[in-house]
Amino acid sequence: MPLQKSDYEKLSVLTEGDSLPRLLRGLSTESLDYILDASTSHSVEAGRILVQQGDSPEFVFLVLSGTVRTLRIDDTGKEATIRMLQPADTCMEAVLFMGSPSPITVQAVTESRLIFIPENIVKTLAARDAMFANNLLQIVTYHYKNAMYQIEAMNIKTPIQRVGYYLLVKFLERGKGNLEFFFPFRKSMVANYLGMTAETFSRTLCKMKNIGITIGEDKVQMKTSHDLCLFCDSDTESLCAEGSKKSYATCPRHKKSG
Amino acid sequence: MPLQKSDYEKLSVLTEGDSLPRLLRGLSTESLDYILDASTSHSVEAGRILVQQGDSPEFVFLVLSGTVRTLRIDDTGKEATIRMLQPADTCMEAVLFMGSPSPITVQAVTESRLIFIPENIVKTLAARDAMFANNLLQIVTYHYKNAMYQIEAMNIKTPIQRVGYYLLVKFLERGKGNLEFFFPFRKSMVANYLGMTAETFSRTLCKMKNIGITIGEDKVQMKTSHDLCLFCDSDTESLCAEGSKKSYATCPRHKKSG
DNA sequence: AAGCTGACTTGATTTAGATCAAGATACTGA
DNA sequence: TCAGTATCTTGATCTAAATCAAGTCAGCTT
Repeated sequence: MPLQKSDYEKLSVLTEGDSLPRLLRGLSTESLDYILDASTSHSVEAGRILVQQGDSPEFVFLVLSGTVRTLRIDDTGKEATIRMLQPADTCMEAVLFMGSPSPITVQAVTESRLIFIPENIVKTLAARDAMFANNLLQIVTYHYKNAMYQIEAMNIKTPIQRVGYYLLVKFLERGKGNLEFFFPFRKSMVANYLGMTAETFSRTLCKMKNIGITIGEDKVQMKTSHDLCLFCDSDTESLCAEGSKKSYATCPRHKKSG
Repeated sequence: MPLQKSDYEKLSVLTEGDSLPRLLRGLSTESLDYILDASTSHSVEAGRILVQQGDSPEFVFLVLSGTVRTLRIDDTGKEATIRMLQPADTCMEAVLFMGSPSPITVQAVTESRLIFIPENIVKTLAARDAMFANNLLQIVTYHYKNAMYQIEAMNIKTPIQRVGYYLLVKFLERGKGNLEFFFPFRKSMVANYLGMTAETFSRTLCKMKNIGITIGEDKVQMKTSHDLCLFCDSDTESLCAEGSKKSYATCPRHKKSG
């Protein structure tokens, strides 16, 4: 069905009035209307497959509520989670421009509400609206960057480093200062995303607890804001510095070099 | 130094007169001139680092000859190869649009000749030339797709599957029918790209030999064109079909389902 | 409230692949 | 020509993480 008033409200709420999801940011009113008028919103139940590997892509999905993941499944049924989406995230933009059947499956993990943006609308607008094309480029490069991190992590990082780095990024995303933050995904899903079994993930969390970081049912608690600095690398450093100069200066990692 | 006549010749030769590298394909003469006039070409020695992780990106690189790789290095010096480039490949397009310091290092593996396209030229043209922006999107999504395969491979594939799949893709790229094809990279580099040690890679090649595929110093030989079908999956299937209907039909993998 | 179910934890065992170590091979340059 | 170096191969060992197997716990259903 067409977008409801409540969908529009969610759209602005989930970005905290700050700005629209990156896909729609900075667009002219015409472009925005062009997209939203052609889009529909849907509620889907937990576990529902939205795109099957091998399908030709028909929509870009924008998550309004719930969690969704993208994954790859091999012939034997083993799964590799590529991304885990939260509200305001989009997926399938990249796939549209790959010019081939979708290499990924999209699955709602929990009951979710989504906006479906038709494929041809996206392509048409990308061809004539530079701002939109730029948004797409930014999103895809962002995904690509994360994919590179994931590759590195699985290649050369130990489980505890992977988990630590993952938490660090989540921590920085939420804004520092909160010693407690929300952990939005099922553990077994995060484990798969990080390329390890649920068992190994569980054991790794025990080790994290020894460092002072407790991961409960759905939130992460740490003793000091530097508990995760252990897992910082030269890339994440710049994120750290962005957040607040002060915190950066007192971070044990940077102190020595300063 | 500015592009030499020989560089232009290489440009057309390496694409076999077929077309330009994807980055430059379909561009108007003005756009093409705009890029090439602002670009310079350079010869670099083996091992030379072109971009250091953490640098801000200054150029897009187009490989004219030699091989180049992109990689990530962690604090302990361990390396994870992200891509291996051959002539006509480009890199750093995605990084330009990430809006952050380069997450990757770029290194010439062998002595190479490259075209350096300045960052601002790329960004300026992307903002005003839809065709160029589209080329960029296609390239980045292509890389992203490969990154997803790489993630899947490291997550759920065994070494022999990874090697087999890698060879299969190379085989299909070269066009089928050639039971012998060129193997353009150092083995230890491919091993790293596939997320395994050189030793494991070497042992895996022994196993491949038992299946009938011999990997020599710099070329791969197989007994029949279906030796690699063993490693085909639902994605690669479509590549297989593209190549030639006939070969697709006789492929043991498709026969049964047909 | 009892019984199920699914997600997670914890422990014991196995194993694949990394690491360590020693050769083989081939290219380089004096 | 021959030492010297780099790449690759092969074998022996070790270890980290997967697998297998119980067991715990919370949330639902009836």
